[in-house]
Amino acid sequence: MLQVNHIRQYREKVLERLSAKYFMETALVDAVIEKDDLRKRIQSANDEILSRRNLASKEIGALMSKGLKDDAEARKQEVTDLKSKIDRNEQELARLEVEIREVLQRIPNLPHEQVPAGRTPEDNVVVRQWGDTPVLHVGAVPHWDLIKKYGLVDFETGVKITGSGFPLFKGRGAKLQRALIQYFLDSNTEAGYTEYIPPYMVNEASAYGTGQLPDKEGQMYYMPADNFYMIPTAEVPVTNIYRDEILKESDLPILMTAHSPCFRREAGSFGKDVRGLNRVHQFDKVEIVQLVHPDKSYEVLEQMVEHVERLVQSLGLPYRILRLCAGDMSFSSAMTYDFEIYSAAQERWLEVSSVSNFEAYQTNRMKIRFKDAEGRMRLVHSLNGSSLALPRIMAGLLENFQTPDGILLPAVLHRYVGSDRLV
RNA sequence: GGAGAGAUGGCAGAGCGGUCGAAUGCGGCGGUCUUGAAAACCGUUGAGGUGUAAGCCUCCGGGGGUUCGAAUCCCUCUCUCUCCGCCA
Repeated sequence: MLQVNHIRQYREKVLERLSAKYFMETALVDAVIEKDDLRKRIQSANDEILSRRNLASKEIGALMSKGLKDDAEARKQEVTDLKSKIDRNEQELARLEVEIREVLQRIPNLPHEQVPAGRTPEDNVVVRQWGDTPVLHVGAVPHWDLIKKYGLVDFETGVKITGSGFPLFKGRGAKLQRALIQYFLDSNTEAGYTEYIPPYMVNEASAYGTGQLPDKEGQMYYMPADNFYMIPTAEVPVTNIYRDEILKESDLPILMTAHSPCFRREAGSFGKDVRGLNRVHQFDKVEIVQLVHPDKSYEVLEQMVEHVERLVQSLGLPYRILRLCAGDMSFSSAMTYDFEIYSAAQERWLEVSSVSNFEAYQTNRMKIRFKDAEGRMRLVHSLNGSSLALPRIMAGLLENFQTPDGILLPAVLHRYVGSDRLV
């Protein structure tokens, strides 16, 4: 969430950036400032009373030790009288703090100046495009038909075991998925990211830290018996590694990568979006996360985009990189690039990665800070990106590399699959 | 699942209800010494709120209570550790 002091200091700018995002509840901005002003006033008044109480209590101690019982009793009464005031103030303060936090949580991150204006996906800007659309043989089919033909994924049995959207990978399909995970993790660690295998369920505090709670609660699977959430992405456990930590400036940047299954309820999805591997409830993804010095985060965002770009390129999949417009960005992002590959048989673009700079929006919630050269406490910036989402990469590979008599593989995967063709 | 112990500053670890935001050790930072380093010695070193500042206030796992006053007493929740059981 945004910092109150920042909102107060740059009120006009904040309002302007929020309107760029088509965020309509601008009254919330003034509500935060108003409530915080009130909080300050009550806090100061109460501190003054507390100070008097502390002094009186000390004196009571001194009087008692001198045996001046009557004087002590008089002072005791004085303190007792202060108590009701203190109680009232503290209740008011507690209430205000909750209210301020609730309002802050409803205000999204501010889109960076360089983020294109606009509110729908049509307003996203293609910043780069690479690769030629493959010319498929006559009779080429979408990946869901290839999957069936070669027995790579068994959706029906997944339904039997769990429900729709829980694919059962099998044989060469399972092997390809494992190969891709291995390849992505190897590429990431070579680029300097430290590999993690995180927990796949998180507690409330972690889900809150990265912003899944409270607003995206319905997107996560929840285990009420233990109050845990299934992770919707490895970003959640990995970013939370450093929650409530004060880092040294020399610790930065911190580069982390992790593979994990991702669980998403995807309530309300339907139609061609959900055919085959396009959208499922459980899928695998390799994620990269960085915690960086706030002055460096945009530089790092470009580096992360380039890293993901090399990865997609190495798979020989045609892709384009979009800079999302303000209105299409997620709630907590300040700038986002999406990667879309062209899946030739479906003849459509599929999102395979989203790389974002959250600036201090997440780290303010998680209180991930560092001491700078002047000894000031500052929030680090957090960034993350997919490298990459597995099912859609697989869909693209199957469709684009299909031949009349089998499916070939890009060169980088040969050693991981142990062959130059999948089937 | 059963029994017990515990939760204090970056870490380890003290702390008769008032003089404790907290001993001590380690670590960190600065300095003396040294050609340099180590050692030794000296100093310094938690976070948040408010204020131009001095200062004042809050925080010893979370919440509540007793008291003029709580790290210290009581209740409660959560978590961790040890032992037993079960188990990949």
